[in-house]
Amino acid sequence: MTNKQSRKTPTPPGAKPRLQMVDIAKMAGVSTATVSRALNDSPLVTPETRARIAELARSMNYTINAGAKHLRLGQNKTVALVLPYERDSRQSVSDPFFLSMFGAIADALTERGYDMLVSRVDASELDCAAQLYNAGRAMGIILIGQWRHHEQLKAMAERGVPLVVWGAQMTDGGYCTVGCDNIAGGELATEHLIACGRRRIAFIGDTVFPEVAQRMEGYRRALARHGIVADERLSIAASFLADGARQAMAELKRRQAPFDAVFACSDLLALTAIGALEQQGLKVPRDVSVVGYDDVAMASYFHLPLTTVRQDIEAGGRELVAALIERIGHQEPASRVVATELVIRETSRVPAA
Amino acid sequence: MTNKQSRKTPTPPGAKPRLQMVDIAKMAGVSTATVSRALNDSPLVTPETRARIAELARSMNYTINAGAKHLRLGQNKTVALVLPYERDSRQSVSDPFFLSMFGAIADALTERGYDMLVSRVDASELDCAAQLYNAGRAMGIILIGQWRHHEQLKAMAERGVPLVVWGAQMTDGGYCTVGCDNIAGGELATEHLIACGRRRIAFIGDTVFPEVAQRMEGYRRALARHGIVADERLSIAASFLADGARQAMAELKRRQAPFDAVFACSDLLALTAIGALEQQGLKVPRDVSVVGYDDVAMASYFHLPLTTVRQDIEAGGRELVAALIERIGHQEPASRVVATELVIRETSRVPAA
DNA sequence: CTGAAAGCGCTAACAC
DNA sequence: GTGTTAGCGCTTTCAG
Repeated sequence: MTNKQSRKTPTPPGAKPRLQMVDIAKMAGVSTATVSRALNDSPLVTPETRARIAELARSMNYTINAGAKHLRLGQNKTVALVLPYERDSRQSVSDPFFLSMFGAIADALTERGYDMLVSRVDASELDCAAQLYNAGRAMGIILIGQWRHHEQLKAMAERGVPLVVWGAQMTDGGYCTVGCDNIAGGELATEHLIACGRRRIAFIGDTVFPEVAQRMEGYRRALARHGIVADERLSIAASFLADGARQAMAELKRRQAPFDAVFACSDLLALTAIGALEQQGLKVPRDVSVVGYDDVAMASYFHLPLTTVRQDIEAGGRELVAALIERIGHQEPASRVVATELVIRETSRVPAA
Repeated sequence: MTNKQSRKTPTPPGAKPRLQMVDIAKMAGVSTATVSRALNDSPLVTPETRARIAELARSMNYTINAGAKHLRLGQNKTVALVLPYERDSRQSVSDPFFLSMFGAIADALTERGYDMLVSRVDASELDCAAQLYNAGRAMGIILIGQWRHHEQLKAMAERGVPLVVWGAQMTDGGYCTVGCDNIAGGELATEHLIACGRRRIAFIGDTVFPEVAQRMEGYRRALARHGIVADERLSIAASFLADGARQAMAELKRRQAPFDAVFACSDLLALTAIGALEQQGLKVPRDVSVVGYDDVAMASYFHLPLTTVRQDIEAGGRELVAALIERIGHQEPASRVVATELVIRETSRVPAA
């Protein structure tokens, strides 16, 4: 019996064969060309046919096969979002900041009709990210965080991979970045702490990350502007991991360098630093003022609302997507800077005189 | 001049034409068939040819075009991860729990060689998720949270869409779920609170979500077991949004029903509830014991480490992926339950007598 | 062991 | 307006 089931791919038992355009065409009594045109809103088909076919397709739960369409069109509307992680600790994503950024990018992409393919790649093998492009899986790549791999990213971009990176704008360019003005952010936080009457301000963050290095630069400039000499002992390289702050606070205590404020390079760091401080019997903000970075949702809900440097993540997501789409259209998008603003809450309240 | 640039698609200016298999074939002086075989580790090519072609491909940054391959093979190794959101508040993702689950799924998928396509869809139009399957973009769908849309999910699964859902196992089945035993979780939390000497335990969480309804069921059972009558005024429907807990605490105060403990259906809720409680002048855990749900990373770093019901998210991600892959292979995977355990920290410390 | 050729599901000339 | 047809880049029989 030559029933209609005679597809080439031997339909596995118990699996409904997937509907194709020919099927719809047959049912509608037209050719596939017409179905294609109708489903793509071509003005070449009569409105009635279009409506009839659209209705038929919907009722049959038929959707044009995206893969075939893309192959034919030579372009697919998907972009890859790459989240690098450090090999030893998969934690890169544990920071709520990532999640917000992720959501912002997802929304911006959806809005423009793009699909989002998400990959986590080992930060030491960032080149793998390029394969997503080479294999035609994605038209371009958004990468969150440049980590310590500036050179690799530069090389990728030079090879022609459409790439946009969330991170610090590097002086030697090479690829398009979107990020906050980290120097300004560092200055903002430090100036505020100084205005609170603090002089011995600890800096927590790992400067191998360009963003952090720039925030520290801002911190230095602000101190210098007020004639305060930066005490090297007050700078602690803490990883972004949650435990980083705890260790940093312990280290700070060990160094016996007195301090009256902490500028942490992420809210997560700041929040856990406060916990550690309180365990040491120090009172925030009475004994120590604390400023964080990011303004994650949790920051304001904390029992002691956190003073922090807010990054406009929504805008960041939008700009990343906009820049990448420009790049896909073979333009050379300029790097962009999104707004940074200081949000003053409780953790830096000036001690009652 | 008929140079080799003569591709059909008019290469836009400034864009390097993408390498194809023919290009590699020409360079290697073989046919595309051989290149294909070499790159797919077919035993039909001599090891030397294979090595030579593999090396050539790598040096040219060539990767087999995934779309074409999938079209030809009639199967693509990608699964869609769908994150529903409520229309009014895009916040669904602001809960760190999502992020952890997301990471766990990403890792499990990567490990098995699958790509992950992520989509946020309006929770009221969950059917859109099926299109990802119908359009052949993904071989199956993982959905996080069934929200209030059990029926729609059931219908989708019945239409043959390979679907696995993180959520509560429903008695009427219909689709495969992976989730914790929420009733047991609710019991665990409540029993612990009772063991702490608490009798008037408030429940915070919106029972339109099946998971929450089941946790409440566990809460009720535990109370009943100890002969405690549940005071209806102590149950507050709070949304998962961060502000939900704040409102819930205000409502609780308004109802003037005395309480000595709070069981919140997420850590985010618990953390913000504690903040609200402290603002009302109540001391945790002295006046009120608090238990959360999820054991998100932040929970233990909070200034008052949170007692909470831990869900094994890593295992959850692995199971979701395993179940979906079974389903893609045309089996009927059974719903699974992952481990739930109570983590006792500070917020429920028994008051010093 | 390797090459030639057919075709995966779709779109866009080009005919009618 | 609609149908016919030739590929998009790949894999895989089938010949050699």
